Amino acid sequence: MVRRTMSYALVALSLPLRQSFTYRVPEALEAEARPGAMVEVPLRGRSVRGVVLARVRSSERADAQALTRVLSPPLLSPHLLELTRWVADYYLAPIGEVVAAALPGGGKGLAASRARRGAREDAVLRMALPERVTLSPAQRDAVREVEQAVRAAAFAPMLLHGVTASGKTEVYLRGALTAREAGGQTLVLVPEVALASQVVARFRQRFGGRVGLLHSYLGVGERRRNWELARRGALDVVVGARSAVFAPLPDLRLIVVDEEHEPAYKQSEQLRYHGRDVAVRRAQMLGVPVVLGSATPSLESLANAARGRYRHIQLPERIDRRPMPSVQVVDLRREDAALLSRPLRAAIAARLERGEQSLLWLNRRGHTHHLQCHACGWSPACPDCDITLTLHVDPLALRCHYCDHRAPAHSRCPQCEAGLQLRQSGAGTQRVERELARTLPAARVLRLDADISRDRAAPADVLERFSRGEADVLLGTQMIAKGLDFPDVTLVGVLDADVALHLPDFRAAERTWQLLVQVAGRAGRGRAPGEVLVQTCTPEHAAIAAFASGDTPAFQRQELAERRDAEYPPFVRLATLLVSGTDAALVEQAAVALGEHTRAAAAPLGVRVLGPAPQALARLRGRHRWHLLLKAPQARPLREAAAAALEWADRSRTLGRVRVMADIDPIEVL
DNA sequence: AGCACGCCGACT
DNA sequence: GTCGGCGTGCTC
Repeated sequence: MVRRTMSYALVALSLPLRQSFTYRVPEALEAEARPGAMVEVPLRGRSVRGVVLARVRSSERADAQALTRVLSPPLLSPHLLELTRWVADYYLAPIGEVVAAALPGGGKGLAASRARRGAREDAVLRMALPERVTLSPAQRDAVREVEQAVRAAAFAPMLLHGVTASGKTEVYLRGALTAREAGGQTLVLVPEVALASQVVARFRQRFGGRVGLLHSYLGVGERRRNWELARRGALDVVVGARSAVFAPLPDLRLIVVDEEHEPAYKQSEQLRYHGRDVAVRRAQMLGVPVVLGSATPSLESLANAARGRYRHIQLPERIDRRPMPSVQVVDLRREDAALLSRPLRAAIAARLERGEQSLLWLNRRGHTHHLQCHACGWSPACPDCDITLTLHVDPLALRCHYCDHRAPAHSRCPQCEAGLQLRQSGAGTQRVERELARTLPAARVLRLDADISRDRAAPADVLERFSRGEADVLLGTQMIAKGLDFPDVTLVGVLDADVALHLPDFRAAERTWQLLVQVAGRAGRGRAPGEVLVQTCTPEHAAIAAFASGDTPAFQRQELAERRDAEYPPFVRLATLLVSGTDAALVEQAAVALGEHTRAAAAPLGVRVLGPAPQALARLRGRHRWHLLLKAPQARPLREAAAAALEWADRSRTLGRVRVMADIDPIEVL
């Protein structure tokens, strides 16, 4: 092939392709078309936008066309270009999509971005803020370590392992102040937007206005403005969710990843990158410290700490010597009321008398998880997804929790002769709300779940009313499990600790334990001590027993031993290949073919391939889903095997109308 | 992702 | 006889 010597630009286009495009740079644009600049290029006769990744002197592409215009000066620094390149390579993701994620507005104009639902941030912002600045001894040690690391200006990963209400945020703040003294900035990642505004409020107390928020729920204008301020060095601190890991900061000196164990850091669709892991990589590239904070660190981070790769800093006590809440386990097998057991009702009633508040947590929305006919076993199911429909009231309907398909609610079985009343199993928040009204009519109850959040302003309103003491009980799902700080809450009731326990995922026990510790952490944050009451049918399960006894190290040892035996992280690295399509037979056939080829390619790399098998949710939104699981001791061969599989799938004609995706370091293996 | 090219049903 | 259905293939 002819090798042309001229001036070329490698350009990332917003296409779902894991490759860049080569364009010739006309002489007039030589100076302007620098790496990081946004450019306009011809593609198939039309004109599209892209970002220059690099300039090269020669290209083997004879068909390279000239780029037409330079639309902006460099938006991404060489460092951010290097980071996006790393993310695209490591996660086998389309470079254009990664670049789009690194631009404000998710690269609107470069890539299509979808509108998202509102958050609960406003209420949290208006909540009481602690004004305390005296440090506990453990905090003082932690602060010293972080400050030293910031001054040393070298890569230093640290695991800040502090119980709930131990004052981790104060440690982040001191680190950020040190970074500012040196003229640099701090990036603070939080797992979800709702927590971001709370953290922002804390930082603004100390930093004033030079604190910016970056996340996808902000309006395009505000996000662009904050992004621009950050890039010019006009902000000392940027707080944001996952995609803020790409925030442009000219002299970044400290990265903080709060609640590092949270699965929300791993994007589960489209671009599957892990915000925490990218943050660590960014810190390494820049040569700066990174603090991973959590009350319930992931086993991966604990393993890194044990191996000496991360410095392990502990905050074993709550601030102001406040006691950890006491824990009581209620064995539902011995109770007649499975929803609100007698001890739980008594505990709530006691709070009502004392004018204290209770938080009730149930990881399931709706009224009834599913209906089933006693006679023939029939259950109403979603026509597009392989799951049963959940019964909702107000308005009364059966709904799919994956695709939101709706159907009229049956009361009698339409399938069999008997036409029996359908049996209800698995209570959701709506049913608990009704049950509370019946058994504790004096209690003023507020509910907060995804159904309430459909209205953008509603969550903020609910939280604010609860914080003003307008209700005695806050009943909710995930949304109330973490981060919230209500000093008058002295009781946390976990209505069903078993919901997440039996998922067919190797992290189910770890996840359950983490959720219990986190939700328990909402109790007793004020002057009065807290109590946690856990309802379960399996009090003997390791995750629940460990939570009840508070013996965290024992749980982690046992969990690690099981992971070692079963060959799961942190002892091996994982990747999955996801095969999906609308034609069941075609998907299966493609998965089998992909399995054969992947196995052949993986064997010499020392990578084991399991499957293919249908995913636990074998059909979602009308698409049939299969997967392959790849395991290897090291990340590199694993990625090579996954990359080879994807390339084969790209080339393969037999795959036809089937989509193949890779998930590196998957957070769920269902 | 778009957008064109390409072979099979109901219309002026 | 055409208009158009969306299956499939490619984009520097």
